[in-house]
Amino acid sequence: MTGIAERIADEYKISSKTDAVIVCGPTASGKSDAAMELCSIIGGEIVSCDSMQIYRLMDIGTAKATPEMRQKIPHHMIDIADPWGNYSLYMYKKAALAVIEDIISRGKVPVICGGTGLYVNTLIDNRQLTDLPDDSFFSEESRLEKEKCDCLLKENDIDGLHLILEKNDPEAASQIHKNNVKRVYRSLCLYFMTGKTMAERNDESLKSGSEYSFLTYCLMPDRGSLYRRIDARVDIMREAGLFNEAERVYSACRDNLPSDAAASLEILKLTALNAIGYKELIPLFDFPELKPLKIYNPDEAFDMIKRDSRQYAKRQITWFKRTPGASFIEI
RNA sequence: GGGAGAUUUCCCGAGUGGCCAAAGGGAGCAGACUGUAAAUCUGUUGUCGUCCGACUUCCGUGGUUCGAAUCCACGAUCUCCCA
Repeated sequence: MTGIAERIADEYKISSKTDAVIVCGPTASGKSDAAMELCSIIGGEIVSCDSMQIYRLMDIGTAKATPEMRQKIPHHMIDIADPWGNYSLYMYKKAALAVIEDIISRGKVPVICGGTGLYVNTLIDNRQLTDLPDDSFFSEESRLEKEKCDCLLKENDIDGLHLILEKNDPEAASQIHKNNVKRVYRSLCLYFMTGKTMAERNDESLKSGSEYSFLTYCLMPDRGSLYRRIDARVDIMREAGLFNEAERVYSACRDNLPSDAAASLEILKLTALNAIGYKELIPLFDFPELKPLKIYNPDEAFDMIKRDSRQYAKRQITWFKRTPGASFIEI
């Protein structure tokens, strides 16, 4: 693993106009270690680009940097939200940009490190997401439009919902498969909230590129060794107490949600509880009706965690192949 | 020792004479992704050829039949029941 940080550091020193370095790659590829090492060489600070490490309490399962590591190298965009709350790409982008600006102003180098491809690309392309009446996707203003969509979601089947999108935004409908309810629904919400089609929104979002220039690297590990590393890491997480951590996270969510939501399957819709390493364990704590998932004991659950992690890594690799301006480091 | 049942493509599992390269699911592989993304979704998955197609498969061997994963015989392995 050593050598990667040095190589990136060398290239960073040569390129005079780099504002920030991006190190991305699939889970368990060793990007965090490489990024930390890079930080200590070039005087950087880590800006996490991970949709799950933002949540507090979820330390082991998201492979967060330990307090000791964070003391050595400052880490940002970690532990900034509660697992029972809402978070969005918009919030991430806004906060991350502020952090990046701050790091640069202090004469340090932001080292953006993470596996959430959507977040990485949003930073690289400087996607503009500000065309909603309010900062937040969860604002009062957009809530009404969202409720409208929720009704549509309830009243229509898959085909019906897609048909509604087709009427309002035919281009979006042609690009989103009707089975992908989540994205059909979201596209519809955004159309109602912004009054703009997906094409219009996308054009606007890419109007101006980022004001920063990035040096971007993707770690691309050999598939076989990646999968072995994932399996080994899940075993380590288990040893470190992931089971108990997941139980703590789950009960914290239950305690902090309105009682009706906490007692129903609604709670399982929380983004944080859909993180790998947690969602597989929840059926062991609650919701016997989830037993058809065939998770009856911890051994089975941890096997699922390994499998889900492998599949996730594969999806990440597919995404990262198209990272704008990236150099690929085969390891 | 006697009796009943099982054996299907990587795994689970449907299939009981032609419409079967064999449903469905899982795993694998490939892909998509522009406001909750560790999510969600798509394609593909015996071999060969570009599709039509050709070829080799359903424990093994032999048989019945125009035709068998499906029927028969023997053998192998496994499960259960009576000794």
